[in-house]
Amino acid sequence: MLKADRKPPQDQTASPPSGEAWFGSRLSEMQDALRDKGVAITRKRAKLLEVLLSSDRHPSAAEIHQGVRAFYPETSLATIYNTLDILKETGQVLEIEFSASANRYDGRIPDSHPHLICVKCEKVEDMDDDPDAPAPSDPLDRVSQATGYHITRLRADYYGTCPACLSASRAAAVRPDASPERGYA
Amino acid sequence: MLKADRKPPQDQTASPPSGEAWFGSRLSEMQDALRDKGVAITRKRAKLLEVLLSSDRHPSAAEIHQGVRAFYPETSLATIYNTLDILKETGQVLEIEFSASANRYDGRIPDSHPHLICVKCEKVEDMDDDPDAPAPSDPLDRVSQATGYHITRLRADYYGTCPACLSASRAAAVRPDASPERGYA
DNA sequence: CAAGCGCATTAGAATCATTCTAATTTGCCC
DNA sequence: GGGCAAATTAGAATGATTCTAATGCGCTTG
Repeated sequence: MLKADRKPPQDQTASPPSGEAWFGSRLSEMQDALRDKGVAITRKRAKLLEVLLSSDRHPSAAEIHQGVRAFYPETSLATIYNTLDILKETGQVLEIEFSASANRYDGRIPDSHPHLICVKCEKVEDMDDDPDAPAPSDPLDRVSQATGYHITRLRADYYGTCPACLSASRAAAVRPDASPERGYA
Repeated sequence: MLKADRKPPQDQTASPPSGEAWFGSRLSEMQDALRDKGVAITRKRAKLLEVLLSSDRHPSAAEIHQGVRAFYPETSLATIYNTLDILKETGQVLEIEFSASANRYDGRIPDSHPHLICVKCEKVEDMDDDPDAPAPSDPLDRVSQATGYHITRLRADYYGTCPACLSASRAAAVRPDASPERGYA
């Protein structure tokens, strides 16, 4: 997977870059990942990747859908979700979950990284965490000062497999049958 | 709001404590908050608070519903959501959002704090972040070592109001009419 | 005690993102 | 040019959450 020397798109400019260096390399990475998975890169899927990378909005599935439809009006939402699933499986897109509105997707920087989320306009931005800044001890204050946001909440949750489920699945590997697993993956 | 000297319930023991010191004080805090809001503390609501605090599972609305129903079988889910909303508004409960399954609620420690989330069994635990541990530089590794989880993802997102919305609402305060706000709050 | 008021509660309908299903299309290999 | 598998589709299904309209309940006031 080779994280390479990614230079994130931390520009505040409007949108469609398409020409920048990172764009092309990120695009190939995603395409390679799809190929490695053995799935076809159809025109619609290619366009989806393009739309995903062209937006700095962390678009929702519906927004991606619209973007693809501008070129292929016959495209169904199911195709969008379907392709996003594959990208998730291959670690090529980061899904930012919300329960009260649509999930958002980050294809530019697919690894874990912090975001700034405006609770009013629903903007989602990437955050450069600069740990060497002046730094008031409260992280909410620190980030507020650094960003100009009025930060009221930090969500910092670690996702993984708990010790119990780890041993359960190790056991299941040997004796493949009943196992105490349910969801979330 | 006076965060006081809260001693979080970081015991691994099964569940219903009810007797511990923090339990009573947390309960009063919540009740006071409801009273201050001017809403009645009915028997069902009182039971809801109790159920919420008695569980170290970070229960979902449905789980709380079941717990309350054990005592008041006529209780409707709407009442649970309704009361949780009030608690959210008063900052007395932390809502942990998921899009693929039910939201979970933390009434024991309602301020922002990190969690460990098992993607298999959907367990949600509070995490003591010990920043002085041996500390491999990658936070995923660090937390994996410290907890025994196999951590694959960190979600670290800051919620607040962006500069644009801040000035928009300041303007709206003076001239109360059109304003570019939508959701997420 | 009766009337009236307002919040609390209810059952069920509505919403909305997401997933599923079954049928159809597409592209490719032989 | 037939056949096969994967891709795509429209629409139905799901499931958590929210809304709605009606009813209940507890209180105050006369």
